[in-house]
Amino acid sequence: MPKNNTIAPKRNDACCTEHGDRREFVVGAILNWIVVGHYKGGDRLVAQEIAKSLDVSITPVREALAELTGIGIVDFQPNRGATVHHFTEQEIREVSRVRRALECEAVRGAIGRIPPTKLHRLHEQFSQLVLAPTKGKRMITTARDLDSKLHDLIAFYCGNSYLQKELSRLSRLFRSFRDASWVDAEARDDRHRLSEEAQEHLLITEALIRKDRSAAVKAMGKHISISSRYWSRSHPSKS
Amino acid sequence: MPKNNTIAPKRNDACCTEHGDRREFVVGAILNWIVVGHYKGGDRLVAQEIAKSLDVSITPVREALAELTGIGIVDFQPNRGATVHHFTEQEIREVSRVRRALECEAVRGAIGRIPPTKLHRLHEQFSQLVLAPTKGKRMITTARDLDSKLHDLIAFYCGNSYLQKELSRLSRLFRSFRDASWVDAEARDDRHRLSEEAQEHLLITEALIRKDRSAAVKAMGKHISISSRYWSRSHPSKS
DNA sequence: ATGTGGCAGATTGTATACAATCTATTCGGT
DNA sequence: ACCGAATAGATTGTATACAATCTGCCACAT
Repeated sequence: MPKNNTIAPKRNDACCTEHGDRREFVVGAILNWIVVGHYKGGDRLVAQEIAKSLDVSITPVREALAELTGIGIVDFQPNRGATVHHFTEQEIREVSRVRRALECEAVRGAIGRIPPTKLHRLHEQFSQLVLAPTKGKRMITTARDLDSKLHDLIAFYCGNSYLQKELSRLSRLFRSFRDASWVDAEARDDRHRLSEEAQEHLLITEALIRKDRSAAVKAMGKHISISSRYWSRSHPSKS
Repeated sequence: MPKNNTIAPKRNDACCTEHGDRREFVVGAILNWIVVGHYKGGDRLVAQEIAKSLDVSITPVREALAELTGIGIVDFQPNRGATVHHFTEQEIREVSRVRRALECEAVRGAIGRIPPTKLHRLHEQFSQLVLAPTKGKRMITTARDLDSKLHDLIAFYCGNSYLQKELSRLSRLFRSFRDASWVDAEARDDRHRLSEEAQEHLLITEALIRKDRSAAVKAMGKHISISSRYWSRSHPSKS
């Protein structure tokens, strides 16, 4: 439970929190804290604390917590308040299976819909990543951004806006797993996974370029299964 | 926008709305209204109205609306309040594809996990439904209950509690589509779909009994695709 | 006739006050 | 010393008051 919150985006900072935007603002702030690791699975989300830290009253904070409960990231127990949902290893594997089913469906729909130029640009970037075994910190950032970019691209062009919305909702979870996993990889100075993953992304991109549906779906399925293994491995099994 | 709400479950009725259970209670009530057709896609959800109708203050109502926004059933526009999300025909097809991906994954996991006795009991009931072309009203109710029972059974034994949770969340949507479709079928006195669907359910159940994974997945996929077509057909394209 | 401005009522969004509930610590009895 | 009741402080949940915003309507000028 963090006390002094230096990274807290006080409302006044971004002068854009007008009447009617408070709840959304708080939702974004809390999500950001979770992704950044400021709040971890199982941590209590004390309304008063958050309110003060964001310079908002309790009401919009409670509404934000309710919305996050609907999304599934926060657990709300009557009279006990809200906690960040704590994902067990088992649950990460389970979420990953759901994700696999959805991402494969998205790839299936995206074949032939993504502008070739975008695919070629990504292809080049992944190729560079496979070859260049450069320095760590910067590397991981670009790898993470490229990962997001590919998956977002597929979701955007999957031809199913509901699926896109679902994936964007779930990606909030995936990405927090992913980022945690990479923090772990960085600590162990493990750059193997980095190029391995770039390779997987390359396979997917190539299949998309060839418009080879079954190959693309297969590559995506494999990519997610492998990621899942890494994620659950580097996840703290106990808060 | 309904005014006099005879089916409204006033808080006092079920004396169980103690301190701390209000929001949940309101969520349930609103969902029920939506499923029953009391509120339809696009309808405004006026907080004051709901509060008075449920004998609760506005605060928990707003929190409930926020939670439903997280689930994706309600749209919340700043300073414009909440509306029931209006699903277009296109969107129903899209949701159905997502559902197909998830239900197939569930069936894949459920093979060999469901107690045979339960499967046999269901099998018998579906068989009866295929044969007996009896009177309408009662018929549709049992058909609907059996449908829910089969899908719930598969979700429960799919071996992935996260997937189960997701399906339960989405089933709130599916079932409102389904019920609307059957109201429509009843109006047109169309009992063809009824036995057709029982037939589809039978195929799934038999594959589950045989533990024939690929057949079960295939049958489930087909069942959902066909349902989707009926649902989107009988959906009012314009509120 | 048409469009513009502004007013009134309705509705939403936020802050705050207070009641219900939980949690941890103390105190007394054994 | 140990166990359980009592209690104080913290936290949650609900109601309500009020401010910000929206909507529809009417007057008025063009």
